[in-house]
Amino acid sequence: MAVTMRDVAKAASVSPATVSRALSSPKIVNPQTAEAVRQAADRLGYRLNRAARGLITGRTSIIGIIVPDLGNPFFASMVKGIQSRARAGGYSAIVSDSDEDGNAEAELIGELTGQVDGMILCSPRMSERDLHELAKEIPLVMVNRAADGIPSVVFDDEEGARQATMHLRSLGHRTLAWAGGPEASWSQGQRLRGVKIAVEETGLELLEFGPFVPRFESGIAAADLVLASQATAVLAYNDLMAMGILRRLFERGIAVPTDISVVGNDDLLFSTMGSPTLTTVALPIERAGRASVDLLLDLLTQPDSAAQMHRELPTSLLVRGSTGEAKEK
Amino acid sequence: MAVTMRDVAKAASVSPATVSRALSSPKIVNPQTAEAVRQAADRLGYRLNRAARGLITGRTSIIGIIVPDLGNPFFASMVKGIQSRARAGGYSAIVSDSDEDGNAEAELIGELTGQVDGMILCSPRMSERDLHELAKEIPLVMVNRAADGIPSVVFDDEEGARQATMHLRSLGHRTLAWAGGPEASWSQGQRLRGVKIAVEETGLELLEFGPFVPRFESGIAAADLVLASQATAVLAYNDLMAMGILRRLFERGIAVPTDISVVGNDDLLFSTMGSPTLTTVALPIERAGRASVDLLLDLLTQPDSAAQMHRELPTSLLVRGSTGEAKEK
DNA sequence: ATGAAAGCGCTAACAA
DNA sequence: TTGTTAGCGCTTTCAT
Repeated sequence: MAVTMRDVAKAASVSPATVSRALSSPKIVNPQTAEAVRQAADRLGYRLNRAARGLITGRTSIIGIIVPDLGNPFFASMVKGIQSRARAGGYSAIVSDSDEDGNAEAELIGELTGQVDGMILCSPRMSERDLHELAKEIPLVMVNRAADGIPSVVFDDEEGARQATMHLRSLGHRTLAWAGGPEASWSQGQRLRGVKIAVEETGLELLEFGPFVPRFESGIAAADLVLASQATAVLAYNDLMAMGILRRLFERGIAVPTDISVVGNDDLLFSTMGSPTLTTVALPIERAGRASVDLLLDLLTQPDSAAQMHRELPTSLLVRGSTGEAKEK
Repeated sequence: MAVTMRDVAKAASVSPATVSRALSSPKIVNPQTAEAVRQAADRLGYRLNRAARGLITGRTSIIGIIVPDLGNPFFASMVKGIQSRARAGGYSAIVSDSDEDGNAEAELIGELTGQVDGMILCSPRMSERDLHELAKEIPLVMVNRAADGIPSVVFDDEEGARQATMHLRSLGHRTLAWAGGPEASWSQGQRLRGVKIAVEETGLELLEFGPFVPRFESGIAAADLVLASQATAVLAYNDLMAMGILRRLFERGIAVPTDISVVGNDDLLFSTMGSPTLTTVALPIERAGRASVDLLLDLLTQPDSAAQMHRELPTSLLVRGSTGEAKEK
């Protein structure tokens, strides 16, 4: 079997209790004893058994992550951020993929309960009521969704969309199309609101299309709708859709940005890879992941202050090749 | 505190041991007792404490995953596959990102040891010697890398590359360029070998460029080298590089596939999004993830037969817009 | 500052 | 088929 604290204790001629203290709270033991213990542990190749510790402390040092789809680069980046920050804080991260299914989400949360100290829900699809129920059971942080009383990290989607809209206006566009994402998406609401604010402020005309499943294929469909309209520019809910729009425009022989301008959202890796490159609203995705861990760890130490725990991260417009001056129409 | 087996036992008027049996091996208890126990557990909202079970069984029901970079869609898909299969098998998955650093890999493995029943190493960067050492300590399965005596799941990279090469030949190409990935990459060796086999078989000429860090930016550099050569087609180590090549060719006004043909590898999501779409070798990435879990679970039950555990998954050429007939040069 | 002892929740012998 | 008992490896009172 593996080396236990008893073994280390014997080797260092101290009691198991002292080993425990020397290893987890070195300050409360004699420095020399601590050093001796540490050396003995090293020499024997001792490894703490977390399960045993967890049994008594009631903590697992594991956090759970639930994402709708790991295959989506947006969530993969988020998990990357979460994982790295969790590790830095002495936690491991268990990741679960709900396959975009709200019911599966609830199930996963159930399975994770008891196995983790807290959970991070990325863009959860479930109802707000269920969310509130769960938040009572187990420490919970959401990313990309806000709800009263549940700690969350969100992006300033509204401002990003507003800036994108102003950008188009400054290029002379007067009629804009919005290719929208799912109605249930919190960020869809925020982004559309940002667009509307700018539109009203400046007297632009806005044409709304959607809701769409936020995929590449939806962009293809959206493009035709936009083309049939008077819009000279289109704002897409996300980069995936924007890429689809770009592709369909290319197929139909429409030049971007000469004939029409396109703006995405998310700044996914490949938005810079196409031709033209995609003007988009960049989100600090990994950072959001890290921030969510910070919130969760705070929550674990002061479970009361959950209600005030909200972080909003800035977004920024990246102007690239897919937007240009408006064409007379 | 949470509901324990004692509570359930009391409620069902049986001993804790019976509760344990009724819940984990219902066959060995009286069906009626089992049912009674199950109901009591349900009623009280009982949840098994895995840490406590693990303490005595020596198993955690958790597997560890180590990937070089979660931000890379290739690995994200793999983790998705691993996670889903693990869950189906009653396991949770802890994921760790090494940030492409071989040393960090070793460290992560150390941290995970004791916390997981076994580990899956995705495209491990560490030396084969270290790998062999580790494989003695803890059940281990590799993906995208092969080594004697360590269970592994790999793709038939050689065949994929061979087919891609034959495809180019059938389009009349006579001089091919290879834009290579990292020397240390196992799959780089396999793919290049596949190309060489086809080249020798058919009397083509092969120009080798590289090694490159397998990124989009490297493709940009590679494109210029290829253009300066006699090659009418280029095979890239992976899709990321192929996309970079495509982009640079576009910038330099070279038409694809009219002037030059490009082939990638991996079939990442966005290889179908550009213009032209990318001809590439598709890999069943998620499936590889699932297969690796199968191997690992087998390994956990029969630790001896590790040496024979190898799976090779088929690759398939997907011809799309970036390859066409050779141009006279 | 350190040791002795108890016990976290569960499972596995062994008895009955 | 079921209960009793012991103990997994660790932390934490309570003494010393």
